[in-house]
Amino acid sequence: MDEKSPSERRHGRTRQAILDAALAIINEKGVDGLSMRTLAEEVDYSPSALYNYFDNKEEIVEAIRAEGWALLDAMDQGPLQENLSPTELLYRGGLAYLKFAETYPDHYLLMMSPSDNVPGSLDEFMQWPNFKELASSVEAMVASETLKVPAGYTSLHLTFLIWFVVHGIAMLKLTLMRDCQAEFDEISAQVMRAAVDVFTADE
Amino acid sequence: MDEKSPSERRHGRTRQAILDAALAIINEKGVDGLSMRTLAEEVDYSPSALYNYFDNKEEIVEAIRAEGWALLDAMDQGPLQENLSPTELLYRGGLAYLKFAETYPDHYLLMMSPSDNVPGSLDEFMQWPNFKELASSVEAMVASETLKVPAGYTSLHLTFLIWFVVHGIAMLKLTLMRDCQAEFDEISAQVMRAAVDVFTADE
DNA sequence: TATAATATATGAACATTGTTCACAAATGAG
DNA sequence: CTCATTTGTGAACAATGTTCATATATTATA
Repeated sequence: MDEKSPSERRHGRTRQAILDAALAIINEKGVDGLSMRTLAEEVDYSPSALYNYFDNKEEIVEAIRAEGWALLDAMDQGPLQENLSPTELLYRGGLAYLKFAETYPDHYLLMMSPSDNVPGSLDEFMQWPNFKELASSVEAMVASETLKVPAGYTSLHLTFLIWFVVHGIAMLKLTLMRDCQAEFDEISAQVMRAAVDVFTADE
Repeated sequence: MDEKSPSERRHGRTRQAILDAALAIINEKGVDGLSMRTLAEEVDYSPSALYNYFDNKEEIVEAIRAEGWALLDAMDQGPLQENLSPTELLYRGGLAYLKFAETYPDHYLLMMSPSDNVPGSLDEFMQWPNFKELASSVEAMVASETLKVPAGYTSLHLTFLIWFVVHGIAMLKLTLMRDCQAEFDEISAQVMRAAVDVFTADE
């Protein structure tokens, strides 16, 4: 099926090497600090050689963006303790999401930037693995009545609400609150707890 | 006090003309599409002349960012009908915030981008007029018991929660959901309603 | 193995970028 | 009128993304 010739494997490897170097530069000097010339030097190529692996600079950035979504999809939830209240489970899920944004800030900012690879419809977006996972998780909690959804609304609304809150926190942490992340972590964790409390059925 | 000489007034006017032209370009071609040369041509100056009004390009962008915060501060809430339920009031406040992001998308994205003019501490941020206004508004609602805050938390937590939700929606609308804003507006409005319902005291 | 084809890499070149600087013209004050 | 300051210009510099002719490997074919 997916047999690859040696040359294809080499091609793939240098391609990945270019991406890794690009991410390192972005990580150090921001997306705008990424230059084809310094990137080429980093991977011991001439600038023009890079164009054998990517059509242009934007495609390199786009590849890193895609890498970010893959990383989020493969995110390790850590040791999932069974004996946790649904409240605690939801809370930790949110923290894990925030941890991702903290661990891969450049990836996250790229993922959440205006680009050409954006879903063309809401339905299309709701097919993305990352969202489906969250949605089914919330749905299960609602079905088992560990999570209560306000009358007149669906578990989908709750899914979006959770995402809105956590995404809002993540973005602020990486942008406006960039210079006071520690303080902000504290208050946002408390806010998340409060929100989770309100939407859990046990009281 | 703030008497200005004619030359100072002229200086200020061309400065503003430059900013207006810069915003128009940004509005059309994005922040990265802003070039000192095309900007200069737009305002009928030579590129080097711009440096009599701004130290560099970044300062122009920074000025537009500041303009955005001022615009948000001066945002017209529209005809504030008295005979509205607190639920409805809160909901419409959120809608107004989203409307701002929709009306000034470039301003909003700039305001919420990593920059050097970011608050150095959470306390400093909480002094910003925009936040204080929201905070005192929420506080008043809590005091009059039209808004209920979960046990163990403060009205400050509720303020942040509201902001997180609305900011999360606004950012998604301008980035990931850029190509399906209409659909996204619908679901996010419903989610806002649901959230407001949960936190209002009347049931 | 010899030959043709393709993949890989380079350096020179181009247009465009932000910015600086020497210099000229206009404006303002004494 | 004179001198200093403000305002504006054009040439120049270094750095950017990208292209292209060209050269060298690598691979496939006969």
